[in-house]
Amino acid sequence: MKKKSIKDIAQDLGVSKTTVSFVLNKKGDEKNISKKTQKMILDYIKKVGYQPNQIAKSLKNGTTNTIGYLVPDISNPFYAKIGRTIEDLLWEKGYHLIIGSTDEKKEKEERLLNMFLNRQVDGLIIASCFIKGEVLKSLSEHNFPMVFFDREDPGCLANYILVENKTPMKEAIQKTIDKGAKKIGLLSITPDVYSLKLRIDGYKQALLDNGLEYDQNLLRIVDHNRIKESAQKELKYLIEAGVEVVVFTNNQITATAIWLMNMLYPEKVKEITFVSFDNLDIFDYSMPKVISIAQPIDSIAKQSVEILAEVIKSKKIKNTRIELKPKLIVR
Amino acid sequence: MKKKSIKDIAQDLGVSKTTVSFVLNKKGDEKNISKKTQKMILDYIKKVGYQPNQIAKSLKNGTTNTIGYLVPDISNPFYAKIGRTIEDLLWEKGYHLIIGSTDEKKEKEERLLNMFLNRQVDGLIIASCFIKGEVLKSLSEHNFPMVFFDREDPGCLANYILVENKTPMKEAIQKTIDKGAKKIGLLSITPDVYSLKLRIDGYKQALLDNGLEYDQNLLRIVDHNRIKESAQKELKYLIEAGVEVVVFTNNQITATAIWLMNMLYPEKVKEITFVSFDNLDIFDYSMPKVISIAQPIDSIAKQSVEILAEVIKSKKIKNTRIELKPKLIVR
DNA sequence: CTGAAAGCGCTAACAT
DNA sequence: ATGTTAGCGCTTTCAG
Repeated sequence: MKKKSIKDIAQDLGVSKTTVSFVLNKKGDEKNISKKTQKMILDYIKKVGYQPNQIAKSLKNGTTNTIGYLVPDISNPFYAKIGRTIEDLLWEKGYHLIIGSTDEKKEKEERLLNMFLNRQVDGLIIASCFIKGEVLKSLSEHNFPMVFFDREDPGCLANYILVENKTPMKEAIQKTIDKGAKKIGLLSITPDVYSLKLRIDGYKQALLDNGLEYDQNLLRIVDHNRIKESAQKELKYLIEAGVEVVVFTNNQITATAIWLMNMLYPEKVKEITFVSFDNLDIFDYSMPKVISIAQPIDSIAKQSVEILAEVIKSKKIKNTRIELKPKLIVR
Repeated sequence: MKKKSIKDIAQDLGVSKTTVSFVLNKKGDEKNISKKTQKMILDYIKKVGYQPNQIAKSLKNGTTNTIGYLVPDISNPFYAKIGRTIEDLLWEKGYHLIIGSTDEKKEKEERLLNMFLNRQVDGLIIASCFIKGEVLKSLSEHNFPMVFFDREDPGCLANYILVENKTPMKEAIQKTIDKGAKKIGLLSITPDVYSLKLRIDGYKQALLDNGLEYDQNLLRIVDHNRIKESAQKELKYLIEAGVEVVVFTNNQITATAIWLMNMLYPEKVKEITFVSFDNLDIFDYSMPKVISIAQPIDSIAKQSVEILAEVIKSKKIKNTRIELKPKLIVR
């Protein structure tokens, strides 16, 4: 009882492979296959539980109905949620997902990218640090269907699904200044990513707009290879410097800092306010209070899928840049 | 500058496809290809950036180096973390992951399973509700390489990577009883999953061991299709019934309940203790206090990959049942 | 209305 | 030491 192929079916039924293939692909009527033959084939298919070999199909068609999803870390809730939503949306269009986590490492990213390409994925959805890397650049030049989200390189023309960074960050911080904050620190992971730079710009702008001095020492960078230890050190610096507000450039670092505050400075959690780019459910009740900038996860996923599908379908060059508005959540 | 195939390479270089194929597969020496030819081919390969077409390879070899990862929801941190770890471990062995989220829906699960099979995955790593479903059963009978984790059906022989359920749950609850708790409620999602049943058994056992009455009304079931609303209703019931402790059977429901407590009953968060199967970082500082049972994520991932690789390699029937010990975290 | 046959890119047994 | 060729399972043109 090994797996039947089209050939087996045809033989068993005494018809040709062609006929079976046509019926399977619902081209029976179009190709004038008699109702009787069609029914016979369909019944037999069902009976033996025939499943077409997609690999063979792919080889023939040159299309795999597979999309690569390349992100820094699929276990980061932001990427996991978006991945999940994309999975569902793509499923409706007949695609499914291969995933890859890069850990923000250039060589891992290139290796995964090559793996995806060897696997003949039909398209890519990417949140990458290295948009300028060789592989991506060459893909871009060859007009391979891709959409980037979360991060951009303004030097590269491509399809981007982004959210506004600078202004929302500025406005979120403004809320704390309105309440009297004067000493505001910032914690970010290594900002070799343009979006993070913009978020930091928003921070600087907020200070500037309010005539507050920008103190470079209050802008602390956390090593993303050892987040916990590094964040602990940098947070300590800020606390001891007496900041009233700490600003974070993404959810991962905020979550870590909340944990650290509660573990190490429980007596201070009521005095300090956090501002976080990215939102998490726990911010609704965790201490310190968090003013957060919630990215529109569903829209990001939806737009990414939409644009990608469009590009794949049209085979045309397209450089869309969509900038979505995040939502400010004041707590 | 379209993509080169082996054929193109062979033509360009004036050798045969075979020679190129052998060199590519590092069989050059074994097959007595002259060093000179080998070098020539390798140099050319590098120059034109040749990438083998894995689809063609797969069709030929009947193996795709792809593993399907089937879970209820890839955006659940538990499955996301395990997925991430599995991704890394499999990568080392030359495999990569296709993902599918079932939403605990039987038909979605079967559709995804069929998709995986059409795609000729070499194996499956599954956390499923429907181990007894048609497709899985037939796969099992045909000895398809699979390993199940997180959930089991004791009626089905298969490879299982599990954690102890009953005893740890009992012991966790015992801690609260030791501190004087008398009225203990439980909140669970629909427990059509055997592991959840065992966790509930642990709850009952804890009561029994301590001569506490088992009140069926304090065992509340949450509809997993609308967790938030349903949990709110059931939690309210327990609170109003005056429980001192609430037990949860998985992280998702605990996280929701913590959120609800903080939103709706902030004045009560200090009086109540939670017991949670599954751990989350936030439990370290969130209120109510949570005594949690932490599943050994890394071991689960590692064992799953190990067993799967073994089964794929050996082509032998194997029914391993590994039961890992979770870690009790008292807070 | 149905069938034969070519070919997608790759591997490997079998020539030479 | 290297080339010829069949074939993996499928689609699709062209011929009956």
